[in-house]
Amino acid sequence: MVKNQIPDIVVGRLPRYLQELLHMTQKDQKTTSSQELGERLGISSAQIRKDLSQFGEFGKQGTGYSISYLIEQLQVILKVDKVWDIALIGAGDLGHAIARYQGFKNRGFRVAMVFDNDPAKIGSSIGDFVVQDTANIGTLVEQANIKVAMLTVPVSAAQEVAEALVRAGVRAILNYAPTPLNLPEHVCVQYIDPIVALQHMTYYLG
Amino acid sequence: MVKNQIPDIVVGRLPRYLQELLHMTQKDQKTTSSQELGERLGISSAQIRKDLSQFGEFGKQGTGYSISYLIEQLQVILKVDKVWDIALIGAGDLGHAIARYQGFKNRGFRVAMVFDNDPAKIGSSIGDFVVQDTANIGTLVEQANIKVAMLTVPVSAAQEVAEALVRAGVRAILNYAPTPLNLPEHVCVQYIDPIVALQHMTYYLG
DNA sequence: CATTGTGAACGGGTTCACAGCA
DNA sequence: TGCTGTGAACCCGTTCACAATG
Repeated sequence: MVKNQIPDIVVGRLPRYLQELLHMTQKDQKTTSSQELGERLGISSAQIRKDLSQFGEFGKQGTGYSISYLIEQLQVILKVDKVWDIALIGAGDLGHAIARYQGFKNRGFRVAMVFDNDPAKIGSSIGDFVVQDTANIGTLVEQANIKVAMLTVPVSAAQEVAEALVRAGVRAILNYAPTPLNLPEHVCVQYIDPIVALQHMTYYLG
Repeated sequence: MVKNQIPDIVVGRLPRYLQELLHMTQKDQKTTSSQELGERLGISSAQIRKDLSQFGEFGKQGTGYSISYLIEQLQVILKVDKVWDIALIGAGDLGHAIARYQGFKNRGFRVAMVFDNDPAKIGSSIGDFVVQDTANIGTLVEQANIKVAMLTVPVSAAQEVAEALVRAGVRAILNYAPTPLNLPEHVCVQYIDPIVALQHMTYYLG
């Protein structure tokens, strides 16, 4: 996750802007302002204007932003103006849920392959997928030119699987296993751990 | 999510420290240093020392930190030295996966109730739970004195359900629905949206 | 007249560097 | 000697406030 010019924290807010803008179009709204968008997201209008100004001038004084235009621009910036194939590793309960989730496609992603190392699961079907053997990640992921992966394996397998994915050319990993991954600089990693989020909140509870 | 003294961003790191310390005990490690912990988490040692010093003096010069003692202290700080009951709303694929997840208990949480508004699901069993009618959140959550909830409902239902939870006394909500929630100041909200995390990463992909 | 884009001011989180101590 | 705890320095993200403009 190398930073060049733009702060990583700014990049991290763009997907939320994009998401809320999509909600607006679904309600046939055509334009919005930094103030309106900010109120919905709990972010100051100045911050939104500043963030967007890092990438160009997308608004008009007096009238605000064209929602459809801003969506297009954000999709280009975030490189989701195309659909990324995802390799999903781990066909447990969570893997099942993700494999069957219908919300990826119109936001720039598509689960393309599902892997597991359990012989009982390999060859079985999940949604539209046949579960592949984790041992074949190297060849299959590389051949399919997949650059993005999601990890829903046990902690004990996470590091090893992640390394195999990187060797196969994966450059971005979303890790659901509650453990940090040690990977080369050039690989992006994000973590999703509901318990970390819950513990963050319980701190504030009387 | 009101801040008093300690920066929210510091609080957000503590669960990660706790998680990694638990990994260390599982490998029978007894002590660690800010440097070792930092290397594992990709955080500077100075930051870890500074963060911990906000809450007290837990280490010893020359030897570092007693892992078991630091775990105890962090559990108290984060209020996970007890087990919180959680209400889970939404018995879809993701709700199923969460209801059956075995990783909550030894980190301070326990799913206690599962709700859905689909008549076909109400009364059915998920793991050890009988799915309750969302309409009864008010009474059941209040009676059980539940303060923490997880939302795995469609976007269209999220705001309404969240408000019902707050009326029933819930003070912390982990929202998996890809939409922001508008709730009173005193309620903590955290969001988990894999697509936001994925789009954050694709920005950096060539 | 409403709203953007932005330089400047501000604030606060991170890093530094070292005294202090086991 | 090794490592913590911490004031001070630094850095960087946020907010402010206003000129510019459709």
